[in-house]
Amino acid sequence: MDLRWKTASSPLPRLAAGQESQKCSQGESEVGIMSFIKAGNRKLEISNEDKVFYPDSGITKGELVEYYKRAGDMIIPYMKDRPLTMRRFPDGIEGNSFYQKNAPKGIPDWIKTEAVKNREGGTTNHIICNDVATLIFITNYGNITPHIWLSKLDDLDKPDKIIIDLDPPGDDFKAVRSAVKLIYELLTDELDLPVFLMLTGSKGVHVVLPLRPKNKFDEVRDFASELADFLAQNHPRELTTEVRKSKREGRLFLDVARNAYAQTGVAPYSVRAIENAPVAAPVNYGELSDKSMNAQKYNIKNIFKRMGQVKDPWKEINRHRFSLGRAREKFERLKSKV
DNA sequence: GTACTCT
DNA sequence: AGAGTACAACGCCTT
DNA sequence: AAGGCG
Ligand SMILES: [Mn+2]
Ligand SMILES: [Mn+2]
Repeated sequence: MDLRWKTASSPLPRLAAGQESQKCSQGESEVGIMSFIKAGNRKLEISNEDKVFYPDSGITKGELVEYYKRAGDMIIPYMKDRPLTMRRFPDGIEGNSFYQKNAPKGIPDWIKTEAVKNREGGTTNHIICNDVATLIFITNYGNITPHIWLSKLDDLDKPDKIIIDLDPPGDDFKAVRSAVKLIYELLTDELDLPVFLMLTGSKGVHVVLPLRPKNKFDEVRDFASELADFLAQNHPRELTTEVRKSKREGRLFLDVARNAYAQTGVAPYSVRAIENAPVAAPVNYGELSDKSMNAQKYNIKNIFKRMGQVKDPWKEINRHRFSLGRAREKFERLKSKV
């Protein structure tokens, strides 16, 4: 065996069954082993579809492409008009990886991009992933996990959601389950706010509050910080807002730092670079008490069965957007009650 | 993973 | 044609 | 200005 990388050992269905991989040429220059896949009205070139991206579970780059093709219609609405950051693993999850904000040089002109100001006055030319073809295109570049802004192109300074990121100290989901309960009960029972939950596909959960995009990031983050600090003060044994790892002392970290300009969150239904290819999965609160629940419960193999059984828990998220002002009022009222 | 340069 | 190299994020907080 | 952090 002298191959440059590992390929799937047993025969797997080719992409878009019936379309053979082939050595293809363009004029004089040969461009390697390519296959093709259809997305919308486009025919996309996929290199190395049999390259193994997940060594233990044997999942190939081609299988990621298939996943994003099949899940695309579910994912795209959550990515629409949001600047994209790619997390690329060109040689699979054990190889080098990097975040990439700027669109790569030489991409076709049907890929939507947008020059976006950064905080220091420079600009970043972000891909805007508004269709399945783009999602598959970036997968071919080795993107496993698309990350998206919390704001949209029409008002990049104003987020349309708050993300409270629950980062447990270890792999035990029990800490996450009880933290979600504490937070969920505060936000729903006490503050009467709509709350949406997502298993990250890694270790934790994102608690998401949908916002009308009327306030800038700093104001929104301040409110999120107050919520997190309030919770940590009331449950000092279980929760912390300490950024310093050494000060967390085994407690679950309530991270609100993602609520900032040009910061990102993992897109719903995006794939994680973890064996078995778990996906970020929106869930309903009641599901968290399932015995089998954990942050990696859903993956590229089993998520479609779930989709057939459970309506997308975030389907209505936009209809529930509320104003920061209302939330602040409710929170102040709660704090002033003893 | 791709673009580009050097042999 | 083939080999090798360069390149691919950033905001906020703390010290 | 640099480092930690996600
Ligand atoms: Mn997290
Ligand atoms: Mn490479």
